[in-house]
Amino acid sequence: MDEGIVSAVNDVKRLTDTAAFRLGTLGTLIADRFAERLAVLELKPKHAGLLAVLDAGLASSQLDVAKIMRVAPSFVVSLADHLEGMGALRRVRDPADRRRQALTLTDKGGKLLAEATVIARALDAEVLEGLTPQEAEVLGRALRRLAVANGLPG
Amino acid sequence: MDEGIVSAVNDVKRLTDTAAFRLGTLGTLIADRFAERLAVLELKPKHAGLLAVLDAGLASSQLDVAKIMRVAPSFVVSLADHLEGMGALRRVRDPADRRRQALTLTDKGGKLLAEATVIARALDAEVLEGLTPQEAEVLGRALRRLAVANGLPG
DNA sequence: TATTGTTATACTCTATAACTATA
DNA sequence: TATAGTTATAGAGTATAACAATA
Repeated sequence: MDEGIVSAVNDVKRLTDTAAFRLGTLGTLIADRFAERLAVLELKPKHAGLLAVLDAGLASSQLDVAKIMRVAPSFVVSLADHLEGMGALRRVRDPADRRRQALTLTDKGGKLLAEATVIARALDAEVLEGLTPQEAEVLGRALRRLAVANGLPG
Repeated sequence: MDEGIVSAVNDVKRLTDTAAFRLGTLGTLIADRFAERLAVLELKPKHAGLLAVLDAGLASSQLDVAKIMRVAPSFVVSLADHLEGMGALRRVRDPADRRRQALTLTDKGGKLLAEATVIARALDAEVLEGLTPQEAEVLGRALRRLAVANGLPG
């Protein structure tokens, strides 16, 4: 009976042991570090995310981008304004429907995305340092599955 | 030579494939969902985090809590104000150093933490649904290691 | 003089609502 | 009238700076 109690207690995850809590705290921590380093490129994480969406060809109209990124359309406007100001993307009116702006990556935008990716990979190396290569791989796969299962771009 | 190129290309993770980017996006997504559900308890995730810190005995003075939670001391004041108002914790002046407030969990605070934990575990079940039990376990271990390695409470 | 907690204030990120141009 | 994008405004979450009490 004591064993039963002990193992029952051990089964019960404390709040801080749940994936929900840990993904939240860890996500914030890593995102903050990523944001700091991205600053040298004059980008915020969401700018980099938008560049990645365009590069992957997942969307071109601002409304589609907003849906994929799960942010408000008005926020896409300010992200695109900033990137357009840097020469990282162009807004091209769709001749067939002149309400639509097609966002297209420029060479500069492609280079910025590549640099942001280098930064993210360097951060990965530091963050994942304590894991074995196998663990890192399983983690990577699990995160991708979670992303897809939860409606984020894979 | 082609093989070399192919494998080199396959080695290169796109931005959205990095752990840094995915932990950030996934963390935000899960944290938002957790926050929504926690609202029935009139708590925000940081309130739950503070309860967990007290429950684990990791800190009692507000300054120590701030350090552990990596938030500004002034923010701990408002978190503690809210929790004290709900009867979830008490502020007790340290007689040995009357500048210090020892934050102590009440029964109500313990119950709230337990309820928050139930919510987090339910969310885990949904979020981890697509993973095999083994993957979920490895993910849990990896996340704990990452948390510890990056200075968060284990 | 240094430290703990508090208050006052301000900043960042992002959403909602109102508006314009086009359909 | 409905939709894509934009502008104006507002709110949540959190930090910084100034301050009070105590050491």
